[in-house]
Amino acid sequence: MEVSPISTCTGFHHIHPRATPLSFPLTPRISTTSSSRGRGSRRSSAAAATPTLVDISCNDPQNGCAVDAQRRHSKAYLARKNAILQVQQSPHLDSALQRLGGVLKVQDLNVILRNFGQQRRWQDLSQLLAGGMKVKDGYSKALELVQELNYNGLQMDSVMYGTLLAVCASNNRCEEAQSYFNQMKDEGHSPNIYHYSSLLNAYASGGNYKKAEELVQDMKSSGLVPNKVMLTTQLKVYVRGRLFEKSRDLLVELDTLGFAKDEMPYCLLMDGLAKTGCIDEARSVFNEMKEKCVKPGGYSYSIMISSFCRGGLFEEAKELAEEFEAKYDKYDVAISNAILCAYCRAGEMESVMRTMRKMDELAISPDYNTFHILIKYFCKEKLYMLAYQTMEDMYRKGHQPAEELCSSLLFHLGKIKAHSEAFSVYSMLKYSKRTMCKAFHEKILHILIAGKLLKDAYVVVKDNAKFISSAAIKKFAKSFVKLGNINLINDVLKVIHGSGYKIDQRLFQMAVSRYIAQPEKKDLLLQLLLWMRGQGYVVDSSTRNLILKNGHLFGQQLIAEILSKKHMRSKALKSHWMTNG
DNA sequence: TTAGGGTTAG
Repeated sequence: MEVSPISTCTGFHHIHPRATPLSFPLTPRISTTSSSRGRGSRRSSAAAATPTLVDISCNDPQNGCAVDAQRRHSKAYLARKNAILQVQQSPHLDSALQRLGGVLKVQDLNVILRNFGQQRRWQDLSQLLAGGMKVKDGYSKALELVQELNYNGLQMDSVMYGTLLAVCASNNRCEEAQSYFNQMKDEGHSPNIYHYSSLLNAYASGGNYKKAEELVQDMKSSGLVPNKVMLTTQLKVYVRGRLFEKSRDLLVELDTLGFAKDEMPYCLLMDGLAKTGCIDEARSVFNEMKEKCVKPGGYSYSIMISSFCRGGLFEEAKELAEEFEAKYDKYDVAISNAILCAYCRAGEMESVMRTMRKMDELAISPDYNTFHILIKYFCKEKLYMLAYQTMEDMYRKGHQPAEELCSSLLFHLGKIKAHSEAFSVYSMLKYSKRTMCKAFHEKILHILIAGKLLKDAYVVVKDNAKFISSAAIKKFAKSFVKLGNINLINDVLKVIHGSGYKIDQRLFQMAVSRYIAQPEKKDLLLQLLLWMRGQGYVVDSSTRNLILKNGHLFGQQLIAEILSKKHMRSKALKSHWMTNG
């Protein structure tokens, strides 16, 4: 595998002093064997890459201007601004509203609604609207909303309903949208074209074309004429409902009305067709669009490239990616991902690296998909360390890698003896919010034992003993007692005993041998002997002889007493225990 | 101040 293209990117983000440099693992450390770096050094490089709050605030030349601007506003205005911020940031929205509702005007609530909608804080939004009610129960929630707003002396206005309907639609909350729409009408607001298209958009997610058609009729009879957005949204309804004949007819209608001059309606249809497996039909819509001199852009290419990738047509995907690159110069993260995916699937390493550099130059931040595509690709090319570095970068940027990806990478890292990197992947999954399959713990345990990372192995066993087979526990115990940190041997024995595993005489004898080899740890041996006896373990004769033979190392009297069942509570033993235990 | 489109997935 030729890896030099990656090395040429080394230190790219040091050359470009941008605010958010793309830190792909474009490093010269590429190797298919284990890196010699310890985990500590990786952490410090991560820390160096993350700017601190101090860095940011000290470099903010606009701070002063903001303060001046604030001074020019009235007190009431500032109070409202402040109230908006407080409501947005409050973890208890209903109480914040109760406290601040008197200050807020209708337009302020709109600001808050939009903000939550943009951030997809659906839970917050429904809490804001329903005073903490469950997200379900759309209709009663609408009633709660009225109560909540009335309580705060506020009433929904037409624009607010517009925002709210749009939020419902983009969150697939069809029932809620309908309910708010009705409520709005009940309150005497007549719906305008914005309300109708939002509700129509809400119907699209369920492909509910019957209701959609009724709504369009309803709108027409109220005297409104469907415009480009309305008809395009209706096309979306048909596409989502897989009514492709109706979709085509509507596209013709849009075209006749002069509403199909941009690629959007074509994109809707192509995407729907491709996702239903009709890739040939999608391709012909794409070509038809080009023939009609509709200017294609990132969306249509991204749909087609991704569809080809999904359908296994990697060469065609690659060709389309190249065509896009040759003809267009507008990139964003979605088209970049589609292009990356095409090159990855076609195995075009040079092009993958070129695309990564281009993203870097254009300051396009990689997102979850970018990382996912790249890690999968690097794994496929057996560039496991590069895949690992990419995953680390992904994690640092706040994305949680999927379990299957972690599992596969962890397995390969183990194979190439990158033990600590494998453990790092395990930890990323463990500390993310994702679920972890139970077998994962045992997998990493074997890798850690192979890499003699016994302290980490101990932590894994301690936290997950119930998910680990007794054979693996036994293997761990043997390795640890033989090679692990002597100060932890007793703890390890206690943990594996606690997990239901019986400590056999061989293991016990191994522990005793470790203590004999290091007589300064005699207290640990004494504690072990006491603990074992407390748990009902019997010292067999060979171990007993071994201890007695080396009794001078530990204090003959103590040893004799511990090994003697009759003097369990002797004075000497007690005082020893008090001072050293 | 309110409306429509694209990306992972052996």
